[in-house]
Amino acid sequence: MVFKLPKKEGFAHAVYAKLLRVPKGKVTTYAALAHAVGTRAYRAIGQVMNKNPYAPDVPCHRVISSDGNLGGYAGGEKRKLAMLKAEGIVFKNGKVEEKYILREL
DNA sequence: CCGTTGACTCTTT
DNA sequence: AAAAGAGCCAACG
Repeated sequence: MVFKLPKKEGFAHAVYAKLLRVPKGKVTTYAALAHAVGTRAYRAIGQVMNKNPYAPDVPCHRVISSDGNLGGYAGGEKRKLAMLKAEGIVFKNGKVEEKYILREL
């Protein structure tokens, strides 16, 4: 058992669930997550991630912007970059290669 | 309930 | 190519 997600958070829960579906070594975008939960609240996704009550349990560092840019990170973008590299992600000019980005979940 | 904010994205200049 | 504007949705005060 890795991590049990409380099933009452609604929107947030949906986002976290999708994010947990992202395999290691890959990343996703806020847009993909939003689309996966059936909403266009790209920004709301970011807010939930920032508040992220499930901090280390939810790999929020695997979420980047649509342009392949890191986007943001509550602990610092440098930190996020390091974690992604540790996951096996290869960066090109400070951006994630398209092949690592899951545009759809 | 209304207004502001935000780890976004797309379109237009 | 880079910058600015508009649009979108949920959480908070």
